[in-house]
Amino acid sequence: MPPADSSPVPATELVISASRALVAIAARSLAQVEDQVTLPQYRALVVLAGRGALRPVDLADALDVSPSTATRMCDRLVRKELVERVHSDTDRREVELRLSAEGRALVSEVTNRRRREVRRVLSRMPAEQQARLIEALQAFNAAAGEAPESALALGMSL
Amino acid sequence: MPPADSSPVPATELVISASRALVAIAARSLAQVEDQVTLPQYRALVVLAGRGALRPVDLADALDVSPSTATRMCDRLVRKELVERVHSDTDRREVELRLSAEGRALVSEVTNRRRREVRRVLSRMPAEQQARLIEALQAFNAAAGEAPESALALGMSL
DNA sequence: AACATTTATTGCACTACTGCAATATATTTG
DNA sequence: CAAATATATTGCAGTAGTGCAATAAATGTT
Repeated sequence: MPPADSSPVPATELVISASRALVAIAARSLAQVEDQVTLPQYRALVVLAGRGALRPVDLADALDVSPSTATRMCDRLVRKELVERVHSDTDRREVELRLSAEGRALVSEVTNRRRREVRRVLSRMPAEQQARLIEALQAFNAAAGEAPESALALGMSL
Repeated sequence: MPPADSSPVPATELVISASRALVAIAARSLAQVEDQVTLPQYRALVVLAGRGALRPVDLADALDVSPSTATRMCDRLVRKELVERVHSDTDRREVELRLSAEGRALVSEVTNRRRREVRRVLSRMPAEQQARLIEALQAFNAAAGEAPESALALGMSL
């Protein structure tokens, strides 16, 4: 059975191929810290880096796990000194989970490496193709951005 | 401190942004089966789909885990009827781990959904930009392809 | 003030992944 | 054939993630 689809197939394959390359870069960037944190733990760090300090219940919500799971994941991150627990003074029930300097550094490390690798690939492209890529990616990102945003699941991690 | 780098920064950011979108698509595609298999299990299925039937020791090698881990992961996959164990007749020590029809279907399901989502994004792009993207991605993939290939770690999964 | 709600945590139970060491079997090598 | 090697598996032990239920404490509501 042929694809039987409207849009040109080769483009899809090219994007899938690029996607593999980009996922590989993300995975490599992540690999450097995988002896320090697990993937779920890294996800938590990314959420805290992106949204700032959160209460356990909100972190749980962001990660789509139960509060008890979030609490215990953070136990481990606190033990590793990547996250700090700060008791709220306005509401003494609440706890603020915030990245420590080390936690922030860990996330930056991964992010920086990812950027570095992307730059490295870009630098191997002819300038003309780079220009084309920039313009095309603007359209691509716009098109992708309109897609349903429920990508939190694993996407946040990478 | 400014980036202080040679290549144009905006391009890097655009690629990172596209990368996030693509990883999100991959994650969403994976999400649909995450109640059937764990991420490590899915990795195993992908390896078997890509390389054909393997012995436990070779699967372990591909996944970078110990043979005992591979054996036991496959115990679970066999229990789920996604993988079959076939005893070799040439060497009675060996076992062939092969995808069952269901296992193959599961991997296809994820792959197809990924393609479908990529097509969907592409279909939202103006034809002109699509053409540009095709050309630019050929160069990008070539540039990325020359990068060091140690991407197996997590990359295989997505 | 009494009751309800929110929040975090802990107890409990379970599954999965992980590797090392031991074991059983089969094949290869000397 | 005997010793070495290869292969798969199982026993054991530990870590992590997971959620439900119970608990404790604080705040909000009536």
